[in-house]
Amino acid sequence: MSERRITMADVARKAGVSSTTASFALAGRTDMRISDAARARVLEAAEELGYRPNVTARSLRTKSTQTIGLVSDRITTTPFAGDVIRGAMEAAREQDNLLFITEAGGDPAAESSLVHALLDRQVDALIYASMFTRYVTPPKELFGRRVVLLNCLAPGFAAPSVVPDEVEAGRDAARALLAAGHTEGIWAIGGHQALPATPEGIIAGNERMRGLEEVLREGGARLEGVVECDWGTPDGHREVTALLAQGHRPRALVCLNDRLSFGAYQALAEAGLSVPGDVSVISFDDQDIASVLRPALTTLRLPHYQLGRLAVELTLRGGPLEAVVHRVPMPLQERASIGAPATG
Amino acid sequence: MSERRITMADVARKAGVSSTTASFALAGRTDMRISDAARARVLEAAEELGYRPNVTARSLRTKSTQTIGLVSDRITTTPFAGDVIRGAMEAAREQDNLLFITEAGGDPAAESSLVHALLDRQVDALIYASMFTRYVTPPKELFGRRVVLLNCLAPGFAAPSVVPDEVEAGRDAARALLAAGHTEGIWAIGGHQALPATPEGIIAGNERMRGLEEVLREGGARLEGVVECDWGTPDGHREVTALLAQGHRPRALVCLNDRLSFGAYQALAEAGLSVPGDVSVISFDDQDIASVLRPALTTLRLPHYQLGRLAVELTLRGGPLEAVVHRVPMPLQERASIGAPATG
DNA sequence: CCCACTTGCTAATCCGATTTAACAAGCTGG
DNA sequence: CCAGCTTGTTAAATCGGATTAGCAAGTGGG
Repeated sequence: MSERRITMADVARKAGVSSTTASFALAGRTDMRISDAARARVLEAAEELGYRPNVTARSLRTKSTQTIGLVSDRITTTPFAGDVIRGAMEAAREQDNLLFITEAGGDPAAESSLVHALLDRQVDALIYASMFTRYVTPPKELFGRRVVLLNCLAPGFAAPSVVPDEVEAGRDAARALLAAGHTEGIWAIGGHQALPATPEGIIAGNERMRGLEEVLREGGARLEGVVECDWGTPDGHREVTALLAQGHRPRALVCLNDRLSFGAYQALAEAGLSVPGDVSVISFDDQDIASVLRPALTTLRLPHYQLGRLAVELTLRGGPLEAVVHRVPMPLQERASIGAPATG
Repeated sequence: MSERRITMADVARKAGVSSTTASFALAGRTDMRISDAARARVLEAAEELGYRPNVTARSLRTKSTQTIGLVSDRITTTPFAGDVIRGAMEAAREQDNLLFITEAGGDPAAESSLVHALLDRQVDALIYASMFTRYVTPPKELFGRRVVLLNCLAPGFAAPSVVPDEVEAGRDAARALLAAGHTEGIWAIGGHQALPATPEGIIAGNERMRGLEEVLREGGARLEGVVECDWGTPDGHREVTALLAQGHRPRALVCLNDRLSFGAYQALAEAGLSVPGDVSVISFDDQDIASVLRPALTTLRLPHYQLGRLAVELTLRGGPLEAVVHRVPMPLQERASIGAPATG
């Protein structure tokens, strides 16, 4: 890529020692005796020449490339990606590792091909990531390798998983509602996904609902109804419009994600209802839009950054990887969409 | 990372030839004579053993790692990232390359450190990316290397740049308005950034305005006013609210980005004005929100995917990189926010 | 004075490919 | 019949480090 790099041989020559000595001195190893003088000369020569080790060459011998490969289904189409990658990257960087990012678009052939491309480059570990929480069957090339599953679960595949703690998030949503005094007129929009048209609903939706119902029940409240639907903005708009048209008068809406909430906001505004004066709204995900809606949306945040970070940290911890499911908390972003129940 | 890989020596042994022959046969090279029989035996042995070349070892000799490093200021906080990375990654993949993704967070020290980490891994080329179009001063480590600037400009730094064609987008915005019959009551929200509080405005804002004003003028129309402000949703809301409060009655709003448009939508709705019945809105960027606003927002799309793709393609083209500015078109996403001018 | 130890350092090998140099066997033409 | 050319193949060097094995010089005890 450009002019010749300084090699360790150059450093050794300048310091007047053998490359063995240079290698040990530079590595700071003490299991071979080197005089302080020689060590100092090597370090100084390296400094002066601007020596940088060739990681590629090194890894040929050491079998460690200080490199991690991440394979995901999609890195776009979802706001998930950026933060996951950043978390992963920062964690990697803290231990002098770098990240290969790849995307297979859900195509198994592409997945295999990418895993191969990564293995050909001798990555130290692989992260298999999904952009929404779901069950996956990792490509066979991944078996027996050092793998962490990010935002997905693969029963029978011996690897740790890192996923958001959706059940607890559901509980927290219920707690937030109860704390504001809501016990009646609570509707869940996008809940239960018996026939999941929206794949996100399979795990996230069901677990959120589970936690929600559990704590509402314990708190002496209950859901007045559950609307099953897809998770897009238009779905939220359509379903809430329909709900109101049927004469229902919800006091609180638990929207299973922020896009649904945005649709709900639109429908409520069109019906002349105010948030949170007439209807409180609590949501999940904390996409960008949540903070700029008016009123700003109270929501349980998907811990993207933390997920990416933890996945990398696991691969970087020494020792074998245990097939444990790590659940990362989804913090409550308290904003302005929850109020006391409307009276009357 | 796991059990011993099959090496070329294994293949050669199984095929009963030297590793030299195996190497040439596998590389499909014809500049050394190999009998068809031997060639076939090597290929077959490789196939049977599931041989995969060790790219790390290869690159030690060939000096090419088939790897590209991308250094960006931020990959999060902006919807820009996902598509850029995807475009870059796909282009890389088409030529058997892989991408290192890194983020420096705008910190020069981190930038240098990351560039070093990439160079230590012998990347074939580097992409220096910004998440909004602006002038940059690349770290000195990048001088003399194979570099492409992505979404940024660095006068005096000998490298090609890939940026969106903002001026033409401004022109297209004007054309869209003119085509719908707008010649009066046109306001630009977020235009001109004399003292750019919003760094995005420095290039994108000014160029968009330039193209806009140019074509409006040619079309016999003109801007009734330009509102200077930051580029967030609250800014759009506040400024448009203020505009209306001052008694202005705009027929068309050119919002310099989608967040401003969203804020404008909120303000217009609060004032009881409909889009596009009372006021047409045209915007720039095409973030996710643009398509789910009601009515859906007509906007000029930032060609993130194409930018990423082109940057990688440039690095992968043989020969030296020329310091040319490549301007990628911003396609008009026609949706529902432009209508005929309100009469009266 | 000799042997055993320590100290400090280096020669040689290895990692897994690519590439250069060279060589054996067969064939051809004078 | 031999020099010279093809043809097919391989030994050896190379890339830039890490690692193993070993060696020379100095020290100390008996």
